[in-house]
Amino acid sequence: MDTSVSFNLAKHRLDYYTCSIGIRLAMSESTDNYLKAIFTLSEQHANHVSTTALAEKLQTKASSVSDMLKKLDSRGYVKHTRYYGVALTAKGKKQALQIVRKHRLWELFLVEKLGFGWNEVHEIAEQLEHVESEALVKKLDEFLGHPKYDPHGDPIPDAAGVLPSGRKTLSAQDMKENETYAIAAVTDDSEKFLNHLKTLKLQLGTSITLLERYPFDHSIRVETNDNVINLSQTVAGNLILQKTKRR
Amino acid sequence: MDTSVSFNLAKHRLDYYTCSIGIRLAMSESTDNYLKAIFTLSEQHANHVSTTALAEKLQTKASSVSDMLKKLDSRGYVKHTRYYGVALTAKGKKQALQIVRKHRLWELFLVEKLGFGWNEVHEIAEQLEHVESEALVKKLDEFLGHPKYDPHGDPIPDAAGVLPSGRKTLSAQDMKENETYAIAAVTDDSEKFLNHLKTLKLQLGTSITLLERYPFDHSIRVETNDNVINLSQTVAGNLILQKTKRR
DNA sequence: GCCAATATTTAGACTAGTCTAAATAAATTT
DNA sequence: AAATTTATTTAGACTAGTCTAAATATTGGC
Repeated sequence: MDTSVSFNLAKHRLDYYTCSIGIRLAMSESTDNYLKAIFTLSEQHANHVSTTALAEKLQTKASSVSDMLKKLDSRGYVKHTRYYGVALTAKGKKQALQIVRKHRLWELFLVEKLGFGWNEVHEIAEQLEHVESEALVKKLDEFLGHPKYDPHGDPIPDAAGVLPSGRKTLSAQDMKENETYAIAAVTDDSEKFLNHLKTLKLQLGTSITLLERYPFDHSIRVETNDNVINLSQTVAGNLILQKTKRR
Repeated sequence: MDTSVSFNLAKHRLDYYTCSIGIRLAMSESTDNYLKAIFTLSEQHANHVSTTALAEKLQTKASSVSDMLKKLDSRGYVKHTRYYGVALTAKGKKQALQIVRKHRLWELFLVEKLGFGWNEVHEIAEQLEHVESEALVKKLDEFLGHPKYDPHGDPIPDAAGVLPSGRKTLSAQDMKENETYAIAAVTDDSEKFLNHLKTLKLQLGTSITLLERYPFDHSIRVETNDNVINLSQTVAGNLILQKTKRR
């Protein structure tokens, strides 16, 4: 599995290797998961991520996270400042983007080729993303036609780790009354949330028009193709929207 | 990954669960690899498999194998007789067949859908086979059209672990002079061997006719579509052939 | 600015899987 | 049949990753 074992004495050379031709040798599934979690949390929130937030995200204990951050720091993937938080280094970010790339490619494969629902694929992709083969990722990407967005509307980094240059998206609190938007992505891709969207008859691409805001609980009232519904702050907050061109 | 951790006190119930609806909870990648190795070795050779043979196959030390066999025995996957050898139980065989099924389905996917050469896919499938999702295997099988043989000609067990009922195949030592056979499968699917076949211009389905046997080194002389070549005992021994219908 | 609550880190223990080296059993030679 | 070689197992140690419990740092209320 992890071929690094027999090369411990030459770790810096391995890392050089990693950087120059992109073969991953010394990373485990666990470290990959940490990097990915740090990446997504620092996208959503502040630049630095707290130990507790990571523990929550990774379903583990803060003490384990603390241990691991020390290790990742010593290997140069993150910068960890004690009692403050953690951020990815350039090297760590590159690695994280590769994992995100694999995850999103697999999700798209599962939905588009194998016929899974967008709410069923997260866990499976979570496993598939750890398969290590540059060639596989390349072929999969080709097979899918070099896609730019996954089934949840999230952008897929290219082989160099570059995200597709922007669709202009906005979050629900930036909607204007009586304007129409398409759901472009979601920020929570848990099965629970996606199932809830399904019961609301909302999916990627669904058009919604803002009718009214309720300051009391920050919920909103919107019109969809079918009907008029209220969205709680939680639901609305997890939607990423795109202004629909008027016609 | 392995959800068994929190249920240690109810292991027998887990096992019951495993048997009744086929969800695998308590197995790791490593134990899976052992079961698969025991399975393939006992197919090829005798019923019981030696510690050293396993160590060789799994690229590990005999002492590690010895430890693991004790564990697998205590969990009911194998019957291990000290200083003698190991054999799969019904439960272990069922499990092994599921892994073989996944391995071969993925290999076929890689060759047929992603365009890999049959000599490139073994290592990648080795990783993909450990992804745990009943649903995934089912969908993949459908996507590939419920195939019966993988790119190396090896039979793919069905969801119940049943191998497709027999093509009549034979090994090279059973060939008759001046009769023609098609290569139906290979017993060694290492990259080295498959590359060698490629240089000999042999692949799955290639027709060969036995011209002569050389008792000295047990090599043989055969005619293919293109030309006449000699095959060493090693090469010939790894071919599985099927009598070609005369026309 | 002190105290309590909360967040984070350390210390020490555990598991799965592996390894080396030593002990023991089986097979083979003589 | 005894001696030697080979195969296998045991004992004890190691690693990665995790955990609990205790120690330490930070933060916010007053």
